[in-house]
Parts: sequence; structure tokens; C-alpha cells
Amino acid sequence: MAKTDFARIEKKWQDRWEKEKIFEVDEKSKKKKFYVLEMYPYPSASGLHIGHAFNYTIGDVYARFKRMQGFNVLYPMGYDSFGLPAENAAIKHKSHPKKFTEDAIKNYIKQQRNLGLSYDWSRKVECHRPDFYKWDQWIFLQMFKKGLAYRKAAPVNWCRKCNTVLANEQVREGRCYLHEDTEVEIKHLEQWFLKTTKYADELYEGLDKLKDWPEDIKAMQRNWIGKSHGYEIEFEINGKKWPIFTTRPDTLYGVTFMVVSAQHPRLHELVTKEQKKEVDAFLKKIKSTSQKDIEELEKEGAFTGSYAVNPATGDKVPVYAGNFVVADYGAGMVMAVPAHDQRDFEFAKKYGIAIKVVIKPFEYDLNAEKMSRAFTGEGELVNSGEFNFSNNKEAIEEMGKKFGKKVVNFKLRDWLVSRQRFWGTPIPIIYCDKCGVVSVPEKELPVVLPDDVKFTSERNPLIGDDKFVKTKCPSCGGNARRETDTMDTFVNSSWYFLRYCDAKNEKEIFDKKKVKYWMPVDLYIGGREHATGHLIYSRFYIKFLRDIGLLDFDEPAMRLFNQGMVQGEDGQKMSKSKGNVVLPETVSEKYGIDSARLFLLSLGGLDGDRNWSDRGAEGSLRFIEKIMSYFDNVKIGRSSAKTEHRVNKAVRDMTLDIETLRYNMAIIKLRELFEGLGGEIARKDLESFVKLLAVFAPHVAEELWEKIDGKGFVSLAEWPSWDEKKINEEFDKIDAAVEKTVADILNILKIVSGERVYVYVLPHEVKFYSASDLSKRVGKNVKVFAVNDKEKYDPQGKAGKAKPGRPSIFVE
RNA sequence: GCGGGGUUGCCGGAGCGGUCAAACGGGACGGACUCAAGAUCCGUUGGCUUAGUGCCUACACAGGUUCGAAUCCUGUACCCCGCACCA
Repeated sequence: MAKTDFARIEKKWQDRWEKEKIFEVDEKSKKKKFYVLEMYPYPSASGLHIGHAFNYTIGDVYARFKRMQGFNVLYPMGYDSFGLPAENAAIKHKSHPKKFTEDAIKNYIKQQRNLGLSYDWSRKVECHRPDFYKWDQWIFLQMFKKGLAYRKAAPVNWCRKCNTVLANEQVREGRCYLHEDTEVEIKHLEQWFLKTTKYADELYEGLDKLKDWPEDIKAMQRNWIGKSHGYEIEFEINGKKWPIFTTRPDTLYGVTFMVVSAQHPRLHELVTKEQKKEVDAFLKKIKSTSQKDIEELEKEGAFTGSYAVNPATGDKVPVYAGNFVVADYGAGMVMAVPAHDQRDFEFAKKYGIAIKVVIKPFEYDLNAEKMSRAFTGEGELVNSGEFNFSNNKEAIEEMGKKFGKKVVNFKLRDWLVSRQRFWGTPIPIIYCDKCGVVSVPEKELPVVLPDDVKFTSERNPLIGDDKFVKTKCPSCGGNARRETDTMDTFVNSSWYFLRYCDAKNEKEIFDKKKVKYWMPVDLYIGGREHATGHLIYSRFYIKFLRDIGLLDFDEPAMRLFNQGMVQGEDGQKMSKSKGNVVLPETVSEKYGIDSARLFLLSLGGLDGDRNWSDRGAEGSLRFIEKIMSYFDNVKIGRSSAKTEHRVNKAVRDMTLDIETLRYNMAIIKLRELFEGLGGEIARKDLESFVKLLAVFAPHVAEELWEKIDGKGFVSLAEWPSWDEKKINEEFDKIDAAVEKTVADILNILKIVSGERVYVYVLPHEVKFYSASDLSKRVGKNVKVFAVNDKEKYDPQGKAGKAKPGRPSIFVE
């Protein structure tokens, strides 16, 4: 289909770039640094599809652009190579996940190379390699020392398909993030956690400073961290103080019962002998309810037999165990005000608990007996002792302070990092009967995953591997055993971008000076799905590493960009089962990868979804082929003022468009510029055109650069500058005038028939009107005269009607 | 329920106070070239009207601000996406 042999051109330039190592960088440069990063991929066995190509092309264009602008650009690639699919494949084929992983990586590299991505491959990071995960373990130990890595028994999310626990961030609507059909079960296990909550407030407040992060991502993080201001109020139960968290102390006089979470660790303290049976039955019932039904779940509970003393009224109110109270939010217990909270209302109705109105709506009265739902609006306090008649909203602060204290609460939970799987970073911990939990000494790192283990679907093969498990206690030298859980793979991605700065360091996690030079990331590109996972974890890691003195900045990435999805031609998500997967190899073969890059980038804003389209790719191919044939017989000489205007304007506008990631706009301007090239062109202007093209279609641009004897690689050429003085909007007006004249002629030709067209132009405008161009455009024989031309043919005296920018026309 | 973002011509999608009946691409249609097809080139693609004009209706809907709105404000409807029994 393509006339040009793109495969040849692509290979030629990819080989040269690689041979000359032109994209490799170091910190010694005097140039200003720029760090472009794409989220590193999990190397899946199925390889890359065109959507990945789109993703990486966004970064590649930017890296090329900044490089040409004279920045020292760090643009690395690596692999998030721990994870379940490889382990599952190993189980299935009785092999080792390492083999699957490394094969997949090889394939990825080959594919990415074929996309023409300008990575510095010398900095490649693969997190399944001991030289990388050693530092995962090292960080873990630093956290352990500071008490930020800790072990606790807790209700945790368990996916039976993954055969492991999951972090909160990996549970979506009660289901496993990897298995949409699998409901997560709650188990009570002792697990390792990282104390993300230590930084909850900084993670929350820091979002305001991330000016160049998308609003929706920041909103999602705010939502996830869930900072809320409220009051802690103590209720006395059986002589002990039990604090609760509330945002509505104004309703305190309306509390008619309390609800403690069914998962509350101290629930048993509240259950009396008489009620034990009932509570146990209730707990058993909840356990068998699947997570998914929770949305529709009716509020249920059981009376514990205990009573709490309302600090405002001194009244004793019953304490229930309930299924709608979250154990680890606030205090795991709530005060219930059925008159003014819908959940409490439903619960009270079900169990026949008193409903006491304490807020009266301004317009009418409430009757507790007759209410069909809770009143949650604003009103006037009643039945509230000294606070009667005040506005409930205004009373919040005063009542909160009187009966409790102001506190801030977060939804964010500590990060559960233990995984009961093999293919992850081993947790560097040893259990000794005498000394308890002991960390592996730093000099013994890494704790390496063994190669010779047998995989079964039953359990983590490390458990049965005595060579791995049996060890000596570093503290007392006695017999001890290693932790067999590994870490969540999101641990690796929390800091991999730091390792790129000093990927081969064997002595330390990284050279502080190098990281100081490159970090933070200037542009980070990746999917929106990482909003509340990776993008929070990595922010947390940065803050921790800063606090132990390794870093001197607060946030990993200054600017974040979430690309849209590339769907199949049918508008559906690409998947093997739908048969709509588009592979970069196929595309390259048909259109050349440069056409594909150009097409994908020109389909609209980069953050929107787009459908692959063979037709569209053909359109881009046509454009590239036209460019190539233009260069076959371009006349290099002097540019007209108009050409200079066009080139300079395009350079100016495209520079801004690329800077702001509006590649689609830049490509349109490139097309317009090309359409306007004609006649002689100065070498400098022609070179500018190739440079503008080079970021989008690098192989073709290199080929053209060579053809016009450009110096070195266009990939390293200096980004064109523009001269504002050469930009003269008059030229655009003239173009518009010519267009208008064409339209006028065609309009007249619609009404009258004629073969010869005469155009009469004011003398100083004659040079803008080319008879041959006009003839071609209107498909008739056109003659152009100056109005003062004595020789002109003008039988009807039309010439006199010509105006500036508006020639007169005669057709016969 | 809370939060984020949308709604533009046949389609995708620009435009973010006048120069807009609205970029660019795709599709469709007409023409040139050709024995023919393809490729390429030119044109049309809201309606009426006209020797190159003028007018009407248009950027989800309804109002408002303004000399002037697809663009700003308010409300309504619909759509997409996150989070969600968070007290």
C-alpha cells in the first residue's frame, strides 16, 4: 500500500540511533535537565498493542521536543516485572516465573524499539532483579526502623483467585482489581503494613501545590484520603471511656443509641453474658454475607447488653453491634441520632429504638412518631438544654468544644503490603522464637528468591522451601525462619523512577547528587487508573525518603498527564476475545510507524479516548507520502516573504502547542504549513519544517534530513526559533482574499455559464493572484489583469468595480 | 449520596467574547485526469436567495450579562468517570 519502504527507513534509523547512543544522557551536562517519564509497564506475555504505542508516543514526542530545545533529557524505560500472571503461567507450565517474565521483557523491548521511542536504554530497570529489589528491602528496613513498617492482626481483603490478601486500593466495589468477577473476602490475619497514614495530612494538603496535575486525579486522591474535620466525644460505657468521632455534635441531645462495628477489636468487652448468643449469631450471619451485597444490605445489628452515658444529657442509651459501621474509620463506633441521620433512622425503626427530634425545621414542626425519614436539613435546636433555639449549624463548634475536642479524621488506611505469593520482593524479616521479629541485617540484603522451587496452585512455594525458610537468627544465632510473604508489587513502582537516575549503583540505593539533579519528574504520563494507588504510594515513598535525608523535594512529579484509551475500530476496548486488537507490527507494515504515530496523535485531545481507524491511518500515510515526494524535487533557494511568514508562524504556534501537549493542534498546523509550501524555499526554512516533523515522525524526518544534507541527526538538531518580525498577518489576509475570489468565481459560474474568466485586480495586488493557480482552482481558463492595464480585455467595464482585497470578475 | 468531566455540523474533533455557518481529519457527493479502475488534483457537504449578494435557522435546553456569546454567568435535562453504609 505504501509507496515508501518504511520498514527499511525505520530499521536504518533505529540502528543508527542505537549505535551512536544518541539518547543516552548523564548528569555532567551543562544543559538544564528535563525528566520525561511514562509509567513503566507490566511485561505481559501478550505484548504491546497500539494503545501502548499511543501512550509511549506522547512521551517520546515530548522528550524529543525538549531534547531539541536544548534540555538534557532523561527519558528511561523499565519493567514492573513482579506480579501474578507470570507466577500463574509458571504454575500452569511447571516452570519459573522468571523465564516468562524475561521472555516478555525481551519482546517488549523489541516492540518499543520498533516504535522509534527515544529511550536511554542504558538505564533500564527491571524490578524482578535482585539488584533492584534489594533496595525495596532496604527501604522496608528503614521503614521498619522508624516504625512505619509494622505487623498487625487485622481484618484484611482476601482474593481467592489471587490466593493472597490485597490492599484497600486494590479492591474495587468489593471485588479484586485483577479479577472483576471475584468478590473479596474478609479474613483476620496478621500482616505487614506500611504506615501511609503518618503522611495522610501532607498527602492531602500537598495536592494543592500540584498545579499541573489533572483536577480529577487530585479530587480522587482527596476523596480517598478523606480528610474530615469533626469532634471526638467520649461516652462512658461500663465505667470506661469510649471515644467516638462525629461531625455533628449539634445532634448530641438526640442520641438514642450507639452502634459499634461488628469488626471492632474490642467488641467483646461490650457484650454481656445475656446477649452473647444473640451477638454471636449476628456476627456469624454477617460473615456469610458477601461483600457485594453491601450496597443493598439492610442495616442490621444486635444489642450488646451494654449502655452508654450520653455526656450531654446523662441518659443511658443502648449499644448495638451493627453491620453498617466501618471498624477502622474514626473510632469504629458511632453515636446514633435517628431523627437526623438516615442510616440511624432505618436502624432505629427496625429495632424499635426511640427517635428524638433535636432540630426543628424552620418552616414546620417534626413529629418523631410520624417521620418517614430522617430530617437532615438546617433548623433550630430543640430538646437540647441550654442550646435550644440556636441554629444547629452555628451551634456545631460550640457544642463540639463543650462536649468533646476538635479532631481531624482520615479515610486513608495503612497500606497492607504482605502478599502470600512467590513472585514479589521477599520481606526481609526473620522470626526467632527467642527474639521475635528480627530484621535481616542490611549487609545480608538482598534476600533472594530461589530459582529451584516447585510451583503449585496450593500455596506460596516459599513456605515449603526449607532452604529459604530455615535460617539463623541474626540476633541470637539460634534457629529461626524467614518471612515467606512477599511485598505488593506497588512497592516497586513507588520508587522505580528514582533508580533510573542511577540505575547501576551497587553500593547504595542511588547517588543523592544524581537524584537531586534529575528529580523530580517534569512530566509523568500514565493511566488514570493509578489515581488512588500508585500515585498515592509513590508520593508517600518520596515523603518518607525525604524524611530519612535521601531527598530534598516533596513530590515525585511536577506535572501529570493521563492519556486517553485507544479502542478498537468498533469503538470497544481492545481485547483478544473481541478480535479487535491492533498490533503495532501490523500497523507498521501497512502504514509505517510514523504514519501511525501521526494518526494517533492527531485524533483530538490526548486525554480523550479514540478509536483506531485504518482509514484514518491511511490519511496520515497520504500526508507522509506527499511530504516525501515534495522533497524529491524541492527547489532550495530563497524563501518568499510569504513562505518565511508561514514557517515562522508555524514554528511559533507549534512550539506552544507541543509544550502544552496539544499535539493534535500542532499536527494540523504542520499540515497547513506543508500545504502552503511552494516555489523556492530557503534551506533554513526547509530544515525548520523537517525539525517540526521530526518529533512526530522521527524516522521519516531523519531520512529527509539526510536527503537535504542536514548536519548529524535531526533528532539532535536545534529546535527552530522564530522571528516575530517575519510573521506578517497581511499574508494570511491576502490568502483569505484569494480564497474569497475563488469562491466568488465559482459562485458566479454556478449562475452563469462561461469558459473564460477575467479577474481585475488593483495594481499593487496583482502579484498575489496567479492566473494558473486560479485556473486550476476553478477549472476554467482564468486571466488576471491589473485594473490600469491598457491592454486588458474588459468588454463590460467591470474593472472599475475592483476594490482593495476584492478584485472584480467578468465571465463569458 | 459526595466528587470530577462532558453535551458543537454525516462522524471524530478544534474553537473558549467580535474576524464563526464554525479549523483539521474521515466519510459522502460532483468534477478534472484515465480506455477504465486506483492514485492524484479541484470543488460541494444547514436552508432560501444572488453575477460574486442578502437573509433565516444553528454549537443540549431555558434564562441572564454584553453594543456583540458556541465562547462568560445562572438554572434544567441527559451522558461519562471516580469514591461510597466514612458517622
